[in-house]
Amino acid sequence: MHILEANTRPVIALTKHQPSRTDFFSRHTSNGACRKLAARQLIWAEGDVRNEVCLIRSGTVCFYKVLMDGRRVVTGFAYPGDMIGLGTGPHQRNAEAVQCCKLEPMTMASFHSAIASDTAFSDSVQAQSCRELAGSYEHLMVLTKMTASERLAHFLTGLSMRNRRLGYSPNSVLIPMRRVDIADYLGLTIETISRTFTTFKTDGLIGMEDPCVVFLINLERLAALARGACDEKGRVSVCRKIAA
Amino acid sequence: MHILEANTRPVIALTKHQPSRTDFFSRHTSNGACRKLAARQLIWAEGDVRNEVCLIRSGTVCFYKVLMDGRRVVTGFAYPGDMIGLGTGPHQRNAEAVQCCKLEPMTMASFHSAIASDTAFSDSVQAQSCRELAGSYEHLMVLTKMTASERLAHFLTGLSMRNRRLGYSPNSVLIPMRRVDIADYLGLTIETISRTFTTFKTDGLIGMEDPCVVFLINLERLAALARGACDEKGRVSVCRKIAA
DNA sequence: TCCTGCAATTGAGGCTGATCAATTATCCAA
DNA sequence: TTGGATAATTGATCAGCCTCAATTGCAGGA
Repeated sequence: MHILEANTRPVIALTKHQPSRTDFFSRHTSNGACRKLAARQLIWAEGDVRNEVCLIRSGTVCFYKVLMDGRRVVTGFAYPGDMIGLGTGPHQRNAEAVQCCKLEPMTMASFHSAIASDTAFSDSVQAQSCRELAGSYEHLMVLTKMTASERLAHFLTGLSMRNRRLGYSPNSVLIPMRRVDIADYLGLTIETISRTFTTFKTDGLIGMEDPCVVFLINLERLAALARGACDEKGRVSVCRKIAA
Repeated sequence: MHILEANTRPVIALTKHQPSRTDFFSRHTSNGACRKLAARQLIWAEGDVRNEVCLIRSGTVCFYKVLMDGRRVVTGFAYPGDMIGLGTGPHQRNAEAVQCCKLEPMTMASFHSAIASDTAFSDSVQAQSCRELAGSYEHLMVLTKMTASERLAHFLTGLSMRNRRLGYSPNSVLIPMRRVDIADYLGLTIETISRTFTTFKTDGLIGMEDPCVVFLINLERLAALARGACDEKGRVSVCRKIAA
């Protein structure tokens, strides 16, 4: 799954061993033809007409909105096997390739006829829409009620759980995005992200040789943090007990 | 539209002068029969089976999730004329009546046949789903990147814009929900909400005789704040200029 | 080779908003 | 009327995260 690129950013891709993860989609496209995107390339902008749905074959995509004054909010990431562009009306947010990506496009016409004719396909679309909605509520919770440590732990364990779902080791994760993307996703600054990585490292929660590869040494405590159950030291947090 | 109740919480309702706002829905229900709910009554819980869609005829509904330790996140509010319960799968969040409510229910069976047969209806559903999605991204932005003043200004101008859309005065808004609901919605504490109301009042941005009725005296500056364009004093904020 | 630009890290200090605590007002039941 | 519960407000204090600044490392181009 993992291929290290020249620019040191790990590119995550679907392997040939997972044909079932893409077949439902490729049945309805032009022979699974792919479009290649460079890192940081804009895929579409907020307000653009929605004219295709894409399956990510490799790489990572980042969705974001920007305020007038330049403040940016990353609303989510999408990974290989995810469909992007679901929804109705014009695009609600910008989509950008975090790293070089391969996208398999499907026209809206094909998409709608596939929805109507292919139950497996429409089920997949339905399932992903539900996951996205649930994820956005989860994300609201992270942003309103969690500390910096809890947020980063939540982010890391999320990547770990994704690995487990796909049959890879949950004990190490690749971080394809830059610190600034993580910061804008978690509602923090890059400095806080960096500092929290460092405290995790000194507390023995993670190991990190370069900014893109993280070993989750103490996954249980990270998961507990992500659930808001204890602080970085492993103690049950005081303010949390009072709230309970 | 506005009826003050015994418990001093203003109950917002649809008037008879807006039949068009409900007709599209009532065509498909049992003569527009309504269910009455008391204040603070649970409508459904997270995980419940989705077995009906409702139109709010009067009152306000609040959606929220609760962490294991009791921390609560309000993900949104719904007002008269809104449909609640749209989506697929089990409910993703709790729904509670902020105040006494009148809901007009529609079974999922009627809902699906209405979607299939009535273009105006399916357009309304589509439109509201889009509004909700856009609103949730907007909300993410508010929670990650805005100060307390900006968040509250955003909340107030949102209510004001809703008034304008419905043909009422945008210069005063009724606050049907408690401070704690606003706080959990904006990711702040009730104390901060209260303090920010007070500073708005002393700065001449708003007038407030009781906690439920707010006069938006300087709507432009509130709107600018809500957009993140300036601070409470009306000056362009320093940190914002740098980011631009 | 140097130079530039970008990404990440680390440190110092300050500010915003949370926490804890006390007070007031209202409503309702006894 | 009194007492209790709920909601809102205000004050004092403190900590977590942001801001500003400096440094390091790496990649690519001149």
